[in-house]
Amino acid sequence: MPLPVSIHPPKSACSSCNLAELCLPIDLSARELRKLDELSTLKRNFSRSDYLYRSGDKFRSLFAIHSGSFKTQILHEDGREQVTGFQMAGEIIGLDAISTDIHACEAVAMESCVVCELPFNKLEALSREIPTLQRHLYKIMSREIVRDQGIMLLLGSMRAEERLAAFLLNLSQRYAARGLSATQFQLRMSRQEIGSYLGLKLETVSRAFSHFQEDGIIIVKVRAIEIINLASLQACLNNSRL
Amino acid sequence: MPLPVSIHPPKSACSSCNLAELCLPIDLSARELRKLDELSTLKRNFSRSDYLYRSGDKFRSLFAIHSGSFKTQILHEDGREQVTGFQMAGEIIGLDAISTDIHACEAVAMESCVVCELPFNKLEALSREIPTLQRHLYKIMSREIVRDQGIMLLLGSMRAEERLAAFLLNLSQRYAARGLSATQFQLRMSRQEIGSYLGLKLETVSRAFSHFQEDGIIIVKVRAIEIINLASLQACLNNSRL
DNA sequence: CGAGATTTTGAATTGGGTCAAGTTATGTGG
DNA sequence: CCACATAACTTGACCCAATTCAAAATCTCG
Repeated sequence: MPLPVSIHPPKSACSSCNLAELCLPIDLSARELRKLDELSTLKRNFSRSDYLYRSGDKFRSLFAIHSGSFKTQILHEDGREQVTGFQMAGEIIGLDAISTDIHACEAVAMESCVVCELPFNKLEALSREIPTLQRHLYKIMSREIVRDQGIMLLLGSMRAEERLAAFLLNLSQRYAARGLSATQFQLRMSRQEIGSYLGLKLETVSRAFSHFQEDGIIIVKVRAIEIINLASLQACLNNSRL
Repeated sequence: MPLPVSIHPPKSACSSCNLAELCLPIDLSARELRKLDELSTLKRNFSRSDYLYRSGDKFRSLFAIHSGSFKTQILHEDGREQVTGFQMAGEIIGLDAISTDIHACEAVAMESCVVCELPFNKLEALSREIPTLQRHLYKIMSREIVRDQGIMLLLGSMRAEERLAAFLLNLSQRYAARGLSATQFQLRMSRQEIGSYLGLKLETVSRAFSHFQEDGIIIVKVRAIEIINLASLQACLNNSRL
């Protein structure tokens, strides 16, 4: 399995707040869980194209996406922009800002979202009390590094259709991990955004979708995707020259 | 300044062990410094093309590069490989493995190297005692995320010569941060390795070098680089279409 | 319903890849 | 230290995947 299709932890209920990625895979006592809950007091709502934060903003908190999804992107001064990721419910966003205390990228809501704010200094303090939480924070950051390196592999050495296959398989797995269908879903992002993420022009993305459809691998109705043949997508990823 | 040219901490002596990136920018008491030193007992030597670790290896330690330089790369099952970074003295390597306790990529020495091994469980424990160390570890990981996202921007939206300009400027800054010349240095990596890192073929890298030389921006004698006009390199990076 | 945004598709163009040949380094053993 | 073998690099010619430009079709939502 190639790296770009990263594995996400299975989702489940987590105390009162949905800190799936943050607190789910770790075992905490009732008391520890309560403390973690107390930490994330603030819940905020966002509408499509609202900013969660912008490049240059002062860093104070990480954010746990409770529902909805975001894109993160970095802006080059000459106007070019690069989408660096699409984040969905249960994922933690804002890790890039720890480095300099200033957000390096911006996060934009792709639909209505609810977000838990996690003040980083409180999270740090708590992670000193709870070793498993500390370890888990390191793991989350490390996973982000692995994920980004997977995208480097994708951008650096895959052809257009392989990139799109990797993208669709990644989405498929992430929906499945959330108890949703692995084969039918609605894209939350435009062709342009997919293209930016995959290092392609929107026309190329559109053509690749059409080509997969002609081959009977998927059915595309604009943003509605149905994957007919997961194995073919996998094969497309693995057989570079074909 | 575009992201791919990341800023590194200035180097300086650090207690007995050269943990520049790890311990330099933070203030520690003598006692704390001693503890940090005790942690990194093991120093190991590597020759060119030795592996520091391989993909799949069990994760136990991070490594602080004391001298020399490494490349990290990930392997795709079909044989393709992607260089994900070039690390030099004072940098910490192995962060990707924290995520799964297994190394996701491999690290290969590009010359003779000396490396300090930092057992991660000890580092974790110590970081609970020393809040500034904990914060610093988070920062190091976050910086890696920012760096990787800068490379995503490079791979996703720059043309060949811009990529090479970004690469040369990044090296230049890093050498300068180590007290070496910002304009004259020896490349430690082959055209093939540069190409893999930049998502280009080695011939394209070679042509881009030649082109910069024809334009009087640099002088290349195989691995020996002299930057004649730093500003032109910067300009090449900033003016996308030119 | 209609205006603007998004998507699809076609045709022409091109930047970088591929293949190939020649050149320059590097390293090894005699 | 030199000669040779091998690896690394450069350059040219041709090719192709993806981009660009353009137009039409479709979707979205006020």
